[in-house]
Amino acid sequence: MLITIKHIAKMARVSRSTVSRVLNNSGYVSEEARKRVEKVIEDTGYAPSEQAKSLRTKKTKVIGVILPTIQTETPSRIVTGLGRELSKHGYQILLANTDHNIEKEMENLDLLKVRQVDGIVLIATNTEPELLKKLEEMDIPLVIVGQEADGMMHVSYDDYHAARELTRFFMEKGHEKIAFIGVDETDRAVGYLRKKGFLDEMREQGLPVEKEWIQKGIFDIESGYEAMNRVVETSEVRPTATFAVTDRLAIGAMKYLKEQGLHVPADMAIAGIGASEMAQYVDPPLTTVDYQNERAGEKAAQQILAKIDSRPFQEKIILDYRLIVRDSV
Amino acid sequence: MLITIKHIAKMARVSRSTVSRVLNNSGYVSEEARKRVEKVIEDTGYAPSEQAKSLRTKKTKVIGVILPTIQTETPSRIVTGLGRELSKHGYQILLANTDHNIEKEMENLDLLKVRQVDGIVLIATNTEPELLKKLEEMDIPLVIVGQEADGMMHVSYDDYHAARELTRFFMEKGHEKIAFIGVDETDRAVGYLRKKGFLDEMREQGLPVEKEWIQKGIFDIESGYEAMNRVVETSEVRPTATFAVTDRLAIGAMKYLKEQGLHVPADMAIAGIGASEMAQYVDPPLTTVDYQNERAGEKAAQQILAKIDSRPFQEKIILDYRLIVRDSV
DNA sequence: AACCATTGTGGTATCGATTCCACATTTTAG
DNA sequence: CTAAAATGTGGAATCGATACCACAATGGTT
Repeated sequence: MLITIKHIAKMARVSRSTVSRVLNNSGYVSEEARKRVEKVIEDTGYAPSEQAKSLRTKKTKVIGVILPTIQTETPSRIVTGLGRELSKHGYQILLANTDHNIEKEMENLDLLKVRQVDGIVLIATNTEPELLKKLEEMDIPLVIVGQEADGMMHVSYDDYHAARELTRFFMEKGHEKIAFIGVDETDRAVGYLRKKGFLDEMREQGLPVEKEWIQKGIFDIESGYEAMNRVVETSEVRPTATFAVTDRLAIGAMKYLKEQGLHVPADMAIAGIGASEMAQYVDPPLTTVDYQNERAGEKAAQQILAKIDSRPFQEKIILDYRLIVRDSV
Repeated sequence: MLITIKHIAKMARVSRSTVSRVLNNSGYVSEEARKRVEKVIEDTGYAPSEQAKSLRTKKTKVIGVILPTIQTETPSRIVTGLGRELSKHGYQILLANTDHNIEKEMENLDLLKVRQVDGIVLIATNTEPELLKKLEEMDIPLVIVGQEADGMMHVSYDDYHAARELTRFFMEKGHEKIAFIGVDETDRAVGYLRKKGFLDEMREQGLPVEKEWIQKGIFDIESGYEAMNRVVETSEVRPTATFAVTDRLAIGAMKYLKEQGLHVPADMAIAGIGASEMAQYVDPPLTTVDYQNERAGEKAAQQILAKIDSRPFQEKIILDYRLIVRDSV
């Protein structure tokens, strides 16, 4: 049987009100009464029910986190950062996995709403109008991580400039024919902005980009393999370098090259984005861009807590990136 | 402003009781009243507060998940499996990250208890008596994943036989001098049982094991590197193969060998356990053992739901493993 | 026609906390 | 010495749902 505030009150020979005051350090309580209550709480190991508390106070101390998958490094790092910061302030995480499925994303929003979470962190892959509309309608503090979204609080990365810098790095290494393996542009950050950064930099430097050099995959290693296959098979002139928008795509591409007896970086230079752990241990080690995902999680937590507590917060945070040069370029 | 059952009742010109009956499909409700209530619910988009509901019913439909980290593949796969199965039944996951810290593990148990989660899944690394004692005292359905634990419901892997089989596989490939990189034996599954499997198999085949061939690391790549360094530096006779208890340790070991100009598998064969994604893409691809972590998560979910609903369940489930042979041995 | 089972509905207590208010007592100020 | 302020405490309402119970209306059976 669960111990409730009622039992504590009876055992300490005070009213529930007094116990509550002790618990919350509010109002007046005599030293004597406080001692007695504290003793009983100590003895019984009583802890007030969060259920009941939040029904009354309208605060659950729970933050809902919606993510596309927990199996890749970016989201799990973000969640680690989030969790660390949130737990410092007594908040817990309610996890909702969408499995890359936009329908589930919407459903999960509703589920979190009926749970009356104090805030929602959306680790986003897409910014479809339908979703944005729904987000705006929710009157729960919300922060988006990984995508920019006008009118909504977000913590994101400087995908555009990171892509430009990486492209420029290829050029500095003497490459002029550069292929690109991207993802669908519905993912604005990864699909659209990284591609735009690449194309803008190429154009600005006056380097042509053949149609066959631009390939698209999804977020897994296999599709990087296939994309590189298409680059090599369909190009009239084979590029000397390939920019992959994620490390996983890059690693898949490398696998294909290795199977074809092509050498990295001699026959084809390669770089990715994400600074995945794996990138250090493939052969050769992969040049990539680090995005400080854990910090993004921490920032997101800080922002949403500020919003919840009506403290000042920044509508928009764009984190810095860092190029990690290894042997693949 | 939140819409409550009271508003629905008023709008449908019935009592809260009747709305509740419609909501839960219980008791008698006239067709007419039901229609009206449903219409109002539809129009308003009302959804009953889980808070209030669970205060009354003592069921939260939330399962707490305690894990050492979310950044390695084993736990994230397990959580994926858990989440998939739980969401099918309307349950959600409250995440508690211990960051490999046993103190936090205990704290988290308390936090979950106060939240009155319906069950707890513990993705375990250790089975310290202090922890076990606490677990037994909790009167919340609980299942442990990844470790065997007498008297407690668990879903685990056949670490002992997996280790024996892997050891035997080295022998079949002609190896007789086999080194071992393990972890601390407080982790019974990974530290103790895998080591015991290795040693038993070696002994049974009459193969000697030098003291220097047995090294210990922690759960990261770096420590695999260092352990292999010690194997190579301190052994009088260098072994021809190394059994690492995790893929990450194996990958670290391979990195060291590569730096030393030693060839895998010619100079040193290597295998790990875990079937991490990375294992496929290192050079050479790593021989490993697959443990079906997602299935473990699903099983754990099924078991705990059975226990919550007082349906029959298995106290103990030991999942099968599968050797994945690649080029590193 | 009287009786009982079935159907339908609303009132009220309850879950476990917080919070407001009334009231009593003590302390301080003028 | 009295009025006002500060201190201390318990009672009762409330949060948003569920669930039990009483009661009314209907219908079917002797």
